[in-house]
Amino acid sequence: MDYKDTLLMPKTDFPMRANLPNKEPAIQADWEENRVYEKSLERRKGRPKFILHDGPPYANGDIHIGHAENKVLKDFIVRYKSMAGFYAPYVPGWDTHGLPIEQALVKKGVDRKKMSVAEFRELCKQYALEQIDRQRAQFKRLGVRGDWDHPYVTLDKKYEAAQIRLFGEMVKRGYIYKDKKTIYWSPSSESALAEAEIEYKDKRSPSIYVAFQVKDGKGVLPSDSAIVIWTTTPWTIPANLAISVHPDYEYALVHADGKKYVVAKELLPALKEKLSWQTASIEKTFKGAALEHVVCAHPFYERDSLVILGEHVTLDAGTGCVHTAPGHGEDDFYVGKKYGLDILCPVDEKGYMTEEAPGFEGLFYDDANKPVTEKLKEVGALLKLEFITHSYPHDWRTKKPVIFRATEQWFASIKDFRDDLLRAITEVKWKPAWGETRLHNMVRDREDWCISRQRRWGVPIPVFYAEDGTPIVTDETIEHVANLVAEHGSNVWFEREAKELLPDGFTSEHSPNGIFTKETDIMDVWFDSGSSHAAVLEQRDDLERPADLYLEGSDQYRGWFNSSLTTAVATTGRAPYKSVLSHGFVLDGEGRKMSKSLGNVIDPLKVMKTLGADIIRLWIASVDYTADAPVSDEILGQVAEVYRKIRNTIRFMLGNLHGFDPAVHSVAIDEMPELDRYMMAKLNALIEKVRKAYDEYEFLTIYNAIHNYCTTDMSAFYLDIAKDTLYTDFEDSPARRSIQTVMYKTLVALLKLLTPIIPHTAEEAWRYVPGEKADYVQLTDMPEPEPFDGADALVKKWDQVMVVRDDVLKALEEARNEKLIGKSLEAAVTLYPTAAHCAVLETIPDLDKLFIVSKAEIAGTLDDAPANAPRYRETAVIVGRAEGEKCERCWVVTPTVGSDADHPALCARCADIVKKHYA
RNA sequence: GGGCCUGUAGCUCAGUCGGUCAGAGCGCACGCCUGAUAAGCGUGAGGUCGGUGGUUCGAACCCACUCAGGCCCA
Repeated sequence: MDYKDTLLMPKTDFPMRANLPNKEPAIQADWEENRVYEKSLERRKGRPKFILHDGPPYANGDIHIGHAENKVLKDFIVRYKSMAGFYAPYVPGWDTHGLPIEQALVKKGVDRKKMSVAEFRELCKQYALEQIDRQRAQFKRLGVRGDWDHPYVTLDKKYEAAQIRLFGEMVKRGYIYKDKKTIYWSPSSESALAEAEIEYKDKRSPSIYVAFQVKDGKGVLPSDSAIVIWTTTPWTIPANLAISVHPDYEYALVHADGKKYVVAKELLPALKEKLSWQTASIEKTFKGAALEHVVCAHPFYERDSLVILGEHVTLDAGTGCVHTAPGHGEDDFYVGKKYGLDILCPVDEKGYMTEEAPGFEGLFYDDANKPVTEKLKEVGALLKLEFITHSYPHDWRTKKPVIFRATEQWFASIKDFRDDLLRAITEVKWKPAWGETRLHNMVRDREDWCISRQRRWGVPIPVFYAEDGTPIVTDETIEHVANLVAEHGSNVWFEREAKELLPDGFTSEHSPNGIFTKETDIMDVWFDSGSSHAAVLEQRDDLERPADLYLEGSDQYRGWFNSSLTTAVATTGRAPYKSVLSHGFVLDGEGRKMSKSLGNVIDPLKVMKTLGADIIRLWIASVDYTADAPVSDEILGQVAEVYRKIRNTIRFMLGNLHGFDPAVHSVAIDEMPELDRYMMAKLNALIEKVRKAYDEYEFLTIYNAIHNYCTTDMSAFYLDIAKDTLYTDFEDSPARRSIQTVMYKTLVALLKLLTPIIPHTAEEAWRYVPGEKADYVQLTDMPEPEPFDGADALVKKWDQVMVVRDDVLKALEEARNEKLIGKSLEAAVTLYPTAAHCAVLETIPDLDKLFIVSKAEIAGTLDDAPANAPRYRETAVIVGRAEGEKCERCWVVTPTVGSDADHPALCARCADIVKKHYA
């Protein structure tokens, strides 16, 4: 007879090759069809909630690997919490307003000027919704579980209404005010521009050096000296209010051709040449800080120009003394505000000089350069005029130069509740811990928040103006507008006249004629997403504020963590989150950022088509996500290898559970052989370790622990040893059933522990697990350790055995190298362990099976070992060829082969089994 | 320029309060097996712990500086 037919070989239909790219979509379709997300909530009804509030990605473009990292990390957590007993809803969101969408439409050829604002906004909305559909499909393809049919979207009417109410609340508390701010302004398109709408091009400009006569030298400068500035925008001289110097730079009072000038000492040689000074001797030098509050005279207006200190001053060019016009430059604006200067801006929205620039009013700003320069020459302040070509910001659409211009903006006053913000930060749990420092520093140093944008695609700032220009925002108007928006969407603001947006019969003492206008600015999109705690957490019955967790990339300390905290603290006094977790960015294999030009971009959509979502997910578990995570084809390949190892281990266990019914065949732990109990103890330790890691969001620990368990503990050790019993023993033998019990429990635990990370594979394998079980592994509970008496002692004991085993393996390898044996079953080993190990080993039956050799015996302690016996770490081991013949059935080499006349090719054990069970 | 962070074997990561080897898995090399087979097993070779200089009896772990990289500002 063919004895192979009497072996119980592994049998399973769970395929070795995963074929994830093809299989995953089907698995996902099944989840959707069977409403698995909804079921995961139903089975946790009434349990404690765990709310992970989704930070909304911007609805534009396909997802990249960073999106994948973010969403998958969230999915790990939500799936784990759900299986760990929490009611854990996940409501994904999208950020849908803002400039990039406007730009995307323009790129597609939409001409904003050919339609009404409301029409343009409608196109923006349609575009955003299309983008959501695309991204939603891509996120779902990653296996992210959540309420995809009911996401929150910032353009949603109800969301917008809640945002408007939140704004109203901040107004009510006095946190919103109007002030001037300097912004990019394009005279050619008569509009404000964002940074993204600027492109730098070369421009030819006048370059002038101007002397500002000192009026009050504060004892540092003589009254007959002058400070020299340099500028390429002479038209801003009428707006000059100050001269900035760097506090730390060295400045010099110079005698040049009979006059006294102040310039940065370092730049003097260059200036001497530039200004054609014949002589230039330094009278004295001083730090810039000494010049603070020196007063100069404006060259041609009856006005002071104050010397102030600014860190923005550089020595790259010019004189080290910077002409400062707070209405016409960003640095100028901030430093001017610091010194309480006016934000003077004598240029109108078309780019023409106003009457605030006497002598130049009515001139286009660029045409004022010449007369201003002439005027400077006339008063003797002009030291030099030439023309240079330099890089200058231009309007990306009209290609014309842009200017800085101070305009009225709405602000949220951070300083009024900064202390509350800082206190709220201390009440949040931050991971990593440095997140707290990072946000604290940011909030501490941050300026007031400019929340207005001169844009179209966004939530309107719900403010009305009376006839005399007085802004009108009251509880009544906010509530009225919010209700209109809730009903019609924020487009109503652009479709209707102010009067139609005000409550019926609204009056104001500032509008005697009953005429009102409305604000046309919209809110900064950070105000949109920063309102989600009010618009989503507070609105949905399932959710609650504060959320348990916000989890985003570390760029969001400046972004969403910040804006959410700001609006929440301003209106409720509390942070909107109990804890914040941040992840880093995805970099290439060299640790550099990904860019198309470097060609090092890993596209998750492509990876899902080649390797599968579970590989991406496993990769995310394999890196320290709190720092930047490297990814490359090589790294993904490595992860795919790990995946295969895990998958094969699962497959092997499934195969050997063929014919095993846990309800019928399970063996109680206290009835198991020691080795099996040892494995149960190790499994308990694994479960404990992994669950603790999940609780602390340390997925890398899980990855390593599970991988090591599959590789070292299972595949290379236990499963290898178990094969003999599993294959050759009779089906219902207690030893075999015990091993199967261990494998069953291990398999179930592993699959559950793996479910949050590789849900597709876990679900696929789950279908092959024998016995009664839930339809979906994700609808089960996380495994708990099953402690039993003596487990700790057992582990301690067997850890020692493992040391001896290592020695035996080394001895076998040496014998193999000497061609004494091939496979280990050809060997017989004689051991001389240390006395301590000896005592341990003598209590262990079947040492031969443990070492997978045909014979193993303890011949004495280390002291008894013959001189020629090779010594290893703890044991001397002599390896010889096993005596006897190779059993045709179990391949053990033993003298008992042939002892049964009916089965001359079998060993005694096999002959017995075959006779009894395969007759 | 500022705030925060990262830098340990080819790769991904461990290295608790500074003091026994600087470890794991993968990959690699070599070998075994062919009854987990586009599998499985074993052994082995790989590291100036980014660099420099300090503190200390002693530092991958502490300090300073520096290089490289990342996020956010300016």
